[in-house]
Amino acid sequence: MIASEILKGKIASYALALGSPKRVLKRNEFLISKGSVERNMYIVESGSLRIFVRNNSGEITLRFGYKGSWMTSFPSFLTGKPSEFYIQAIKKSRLLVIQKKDFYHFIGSSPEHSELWIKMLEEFAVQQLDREIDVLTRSPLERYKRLLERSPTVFQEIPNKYIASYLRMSPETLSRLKKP
Amino acid sequence: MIASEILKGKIASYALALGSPKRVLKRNEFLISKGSVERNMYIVESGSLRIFVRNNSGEITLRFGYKGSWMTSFPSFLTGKPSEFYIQAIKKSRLLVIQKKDFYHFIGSSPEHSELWIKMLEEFAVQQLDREIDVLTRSPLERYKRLLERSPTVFQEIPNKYIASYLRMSPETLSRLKKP
DNA sequence: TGAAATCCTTGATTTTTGCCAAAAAAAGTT
DNA sequence: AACTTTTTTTGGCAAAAATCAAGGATTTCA
Repeated sequence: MIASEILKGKIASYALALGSPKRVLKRNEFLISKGSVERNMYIVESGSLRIFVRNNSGEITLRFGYKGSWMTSFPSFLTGKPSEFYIQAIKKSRLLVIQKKDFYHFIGSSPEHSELWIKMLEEFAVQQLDREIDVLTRSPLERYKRLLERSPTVFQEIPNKYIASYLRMSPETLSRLKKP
Repeated sequence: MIASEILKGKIASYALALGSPKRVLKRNEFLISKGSVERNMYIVESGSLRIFVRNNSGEITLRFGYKGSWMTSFPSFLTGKPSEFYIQAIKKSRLLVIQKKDFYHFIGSSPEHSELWIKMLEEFAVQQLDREIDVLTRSPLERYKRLLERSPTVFQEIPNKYIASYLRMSPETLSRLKKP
């Protein structure tokens, strides 16, 4: 039903058949840092990670990954330019590595596959617009409730301080919202 | 160079050849409201518009359109579900209408066209991630400066109160930022 | 072009949320 | 399991931005 899930399954099988490598990250280790070019996609087999950027005022959390998630510095992967994003393991994590050339070979290997990629990009666009609304929502309480409704799993997988950053509020504010 | 620009040009020619209709909106008139299904894409020929959603605390501005912009309730167009978005003319506007079936016919009519659509979706994804960072940036001043740098045109085309909403701040705050 | 409506600016006030600090709780490490 | 480190919670305070209100400036439209 969901293109990104179907594509993920197919790509994972394909990568396994090719003997694609795994990557294991220790807690706090970086998968990619600002300035390097992302040449892979990853599928999380275990553990959890976060994507963030640094700016003047600190860190901004953009996305989390845990078992089953796609993971990459998407703009860098797509454009070949250096990444603005950092990806860091929150806990020890194990990832399946899919190299860019393999990825595009797979996508280009049939109209069906390229159609799946289109669908996945369309889904991403829609999700991303939803995320924009989430982030623009005024009240911290509403932002919290939206996330709780949409991805309750996050609260089991990810420490609060990162969720707070993802919800653009301080950890203290999030902590207080969770009480009543 | 930029796929969305190339595709826009090609689609516009195609639509004109088909005799696609135009749509003229008066100031404040709605192109689409929440609940209706978007069956078209539009290219703005003149005027200006905004895309927004309503929530408990008021309106959230997601995007502007002016001469040359693509315009549609993207999630509704893609999924066929009712729109959450409103699109309203800020001033009298004239749009080229591209019907969904024509759009997909065009996209499917050659691998080159479908490749352009892929590129356009990829560009959208990257832009959208940039927009996410813009919105998450802590200080109103920085958000203002980022927009000023990235799309100075907006300030010539769009009333401040809408820009303020787009930058998630009150019109008063934006007004004060513009002084020093 | 002139009246009406809308929008922008400015100052005063209030609310919200961030920041700091310290204690409690949880998780990670050996 | 004990110890260390990290994270969460709680309270008090400060800063930032929203709201309210009113006057001035633009735009719109007949």
